[in-house]
Amino acid sequence: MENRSLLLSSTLLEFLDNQEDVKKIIVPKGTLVCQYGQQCESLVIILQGQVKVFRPAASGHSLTLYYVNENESCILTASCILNVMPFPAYAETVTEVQGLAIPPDKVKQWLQQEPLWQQYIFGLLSQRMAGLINLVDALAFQGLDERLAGWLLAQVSLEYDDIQKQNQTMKIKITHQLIAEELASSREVISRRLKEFEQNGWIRLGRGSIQVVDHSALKCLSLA
Amino acid sequence: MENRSLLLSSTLLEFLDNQEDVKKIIVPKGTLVCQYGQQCESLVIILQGQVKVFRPAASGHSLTLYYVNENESCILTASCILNVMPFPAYAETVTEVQGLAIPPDKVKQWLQQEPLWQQYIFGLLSQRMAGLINLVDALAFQGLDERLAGWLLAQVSLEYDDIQKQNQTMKIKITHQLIAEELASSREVISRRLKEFEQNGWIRLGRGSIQVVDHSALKCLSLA
DNA sequence: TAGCCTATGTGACCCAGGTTACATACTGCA
DNA sequence: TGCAGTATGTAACCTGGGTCACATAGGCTA
Repeated sequence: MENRSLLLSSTLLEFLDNQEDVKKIIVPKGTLVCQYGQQCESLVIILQGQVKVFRPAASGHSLTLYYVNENESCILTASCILNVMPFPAYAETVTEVQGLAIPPDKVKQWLQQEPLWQQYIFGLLSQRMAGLINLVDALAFQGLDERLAGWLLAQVSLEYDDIQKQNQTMKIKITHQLIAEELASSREVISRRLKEFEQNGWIRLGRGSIQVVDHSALKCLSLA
Repeated sequence: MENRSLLLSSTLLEFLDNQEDVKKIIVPKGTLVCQYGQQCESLVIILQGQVKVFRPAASGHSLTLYYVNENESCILTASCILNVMPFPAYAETVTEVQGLAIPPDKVKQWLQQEPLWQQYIFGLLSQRMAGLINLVDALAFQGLDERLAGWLLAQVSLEYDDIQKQNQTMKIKITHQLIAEELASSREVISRRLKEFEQNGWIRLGRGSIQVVDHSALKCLSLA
């Protein structure tokens, strides 16, 4: 979260740039990159854009497991590659994505030869692991309002990593429907909670957008 | 799950046995091995016994994340060691545990020098990852009855890995209270569900024990 | 065999959140 | 300007599961 960029040092990036097996790829927005049960053919490091990893259910609901952001790569893919196991979820590009595709044998080879690479992969693995445990915790113990508050804050901090900006607008462009899909809930329920938040003066609602007004109130709730 | 023992090959075990930095340790039953936020001092591979990794909540409820069984090691500890991040849960010995304690620098060193070791560690990591994703899925989308059925089956397959035995008794020694703690539920609710299962003829209840009678019916429910 | 402790059974109740079924809004475009 | 499509509001209702408050019922020990 805080120093994400540290994971992919410029040194490592240079190293990758000089490998001829590494290919630059561009994937359009909305592409289903990995499917459930699929074998992964390469590990992609995202240079620009965002990928959502999620798990749909028979009921039609869906739950976002995590996002893969710039300088990260999908750790499930890494697991798949290293252990030849099927991918246990779905991954879809949220925006257009530019990335580096690394073939499986290189992924393995570098793990033994390149300390920086090893550090990068393990760093990602444990970040994801911690993220998943937090998700488990949220699902098991938190109410929807807390999860929603947390989600709003996460969006804000993703788009406005600059603290200066946070004190200004902090408008998120999203529909209630999409939030519901993120949190494995339903639209009506999300609408209700958001309305509550607005009445508390914590946020301001617009059509297709949410403005976070009282950052700290949300934080307080999300930690409850 | 299926071929757990393959992960820790006898070759790797021999290798570990010959390292002088690896110490055999014995920990009594009921010891809190890792605490939330703690830094881990060594990676322990379990030779005999079982460790439970769980996450308690403010409400008093608790949720088991996974068990560390024989030949496995706590992967969170591995993450902690490799990234010097705090341990995000609690771990407690369920039985007396005999294990091999491996110092952090060796863990790292071998990752670069010993392909078997690397394979072992990555295998564990991705197994856990998949396990956590399944847990997330269960929490988000399954009802308590399904989760309970799944839990019962998991117990059975742990203790009776021999298929022959499965066709016989399959008695689990456990109290409803403990199950509730495993699943982040409460005793009364678990009792109710179990009673239902018994009335369906799927299990037989005793004081402090549960006998699985209709294995396939439970499986059917747990997959629903 | 009388307590006593632990484990289980059960009914009444409550509440978060999902579901259904609409009613409004915006917004873009013909 | 009016219509269609999308986003939101909201009320009534249902259900799973948690909580409370007990009643029993095994099993162990004095």
